[in-house]
Amino acid sequence: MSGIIKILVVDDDQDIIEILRYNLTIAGYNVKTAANGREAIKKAKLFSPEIILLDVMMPEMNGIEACSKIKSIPSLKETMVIFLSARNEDFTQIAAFDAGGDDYISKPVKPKILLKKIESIVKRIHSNNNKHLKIELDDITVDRAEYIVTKDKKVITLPRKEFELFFLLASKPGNVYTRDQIMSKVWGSNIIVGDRTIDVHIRKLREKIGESYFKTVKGVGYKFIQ
Amino acid sequence: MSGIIKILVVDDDQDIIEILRYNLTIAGYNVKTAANGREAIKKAKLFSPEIILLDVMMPEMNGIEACSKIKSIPSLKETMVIFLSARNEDFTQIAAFDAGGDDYISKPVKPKILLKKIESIVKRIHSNNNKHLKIELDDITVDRAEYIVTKDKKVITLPRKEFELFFLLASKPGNVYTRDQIMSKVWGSNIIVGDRTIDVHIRKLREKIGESYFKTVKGVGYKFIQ
DNA sequence: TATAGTATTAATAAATTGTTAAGTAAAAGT
DNA sequence: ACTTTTACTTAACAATTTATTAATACTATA
Repeated sequence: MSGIIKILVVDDDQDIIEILRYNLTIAGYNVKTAANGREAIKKAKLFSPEIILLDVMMPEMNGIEACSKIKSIPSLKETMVIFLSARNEDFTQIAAFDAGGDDYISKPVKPKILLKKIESIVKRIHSNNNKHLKIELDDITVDRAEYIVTKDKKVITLPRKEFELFFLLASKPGNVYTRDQIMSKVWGSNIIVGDRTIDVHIRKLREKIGESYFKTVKGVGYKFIQ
Repeated sequence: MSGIIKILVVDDDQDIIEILRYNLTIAGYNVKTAANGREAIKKAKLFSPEIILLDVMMPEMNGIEACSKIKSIPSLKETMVIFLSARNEDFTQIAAFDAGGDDYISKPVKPKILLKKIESIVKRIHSNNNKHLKIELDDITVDRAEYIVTKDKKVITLPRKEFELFFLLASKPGNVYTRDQIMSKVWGSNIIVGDRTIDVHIRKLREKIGESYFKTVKGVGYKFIQ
């Protein structure tokens, strides 16, 4: 992936499309648009955008559904989906993240905020590609390039699943990840494993990293805390 | 929409029908079946299922065509259609999504995967609630992402039901929520629990957050006040 | 004060997670 | 290719936490 970043803007409101198109084009992005979820999927397949801005409320097919479908298409798995939604709409941010959404902007969209978000996502994409994505916390670092975790300067190696799980949790300290989210991000949405698999992996992380870092939120999921 | 989820299974292969019927019935769903697209449309109209499992390859009328027709019937617009097909080729999936399909499972269908998918769709159907992520008041914040309540900068963790109840009340300070509203938003419309359950949860919130924040409106419900 | 609605508590049920050990599957060595 | 090692998953059951009920006491108000 290189060259100009491609962004697909999906909204049923033509005015919003134009505002976004204008701002993004000015900022140097390659912009295409779609008016509903179904069209979005079709165009996404052809256009292979790095980023999709996806309105939640649309006729034909809503954004949550569209996102689920997009994320289930192998060639678009790496595409970053940013949801756009008015605050008091029926669909939830939770649902958005469960569907595989990567970020969320509430309407009205302020160009500055949008561009900043896009920029940070572009950065994320680039660093992902360079395999230099690294999480650095006070005493712990997680280095995806080397598949290595260090704690107090000491190296801890983790097997793949444990690493992915830890990486996910550590990527947003404090944030609760539901079992569903963990399942779909670490194992993938089409793989079915037993109920206790996540627990066992958490257990191993607790063993290797330390009990206190992993908090169970019963009935919800797990979070990493510093 | 409430009560037992209805699923229409459509396949020309009687063996597959029986396997699916068996698994879905065991799992507690209300299952009806049809052997081809035409029959599917007829039965869908009468049965109004929440979910339709639709084989792609069938005599009389194939699944793609049937799906298009089903989605064009107003009363069935919200129905989730999951395609079943032996073919895993891309064009089939494209056609399936173009026809308004909501998901896709390739044959042979593994019961576990099927049930998991159904479950997640049911969850999606049920979760059309309005939940933002964070409520910030003068001295109290409720953060759904972290599943945490803070009061005067001190963290209070609440079990799920208590959290959901508090989140609901705090989302509109001063607003009275009736017991019915609380019941359906926190517990769900098809769950039946005793009369005192809400009281007990309110009690626990009063204990943990403070008596003064929760006002009983006799004969009506409760409200959160700052 | 009668009463309908609400509070409180403790006991019990239900749901969820934790743990261990053992069985598979995958990867690495030889 | 064969063996060894490591990773992953499952199953059984223990432990814990949360949710609900049941019994009883309270309270505002008609």
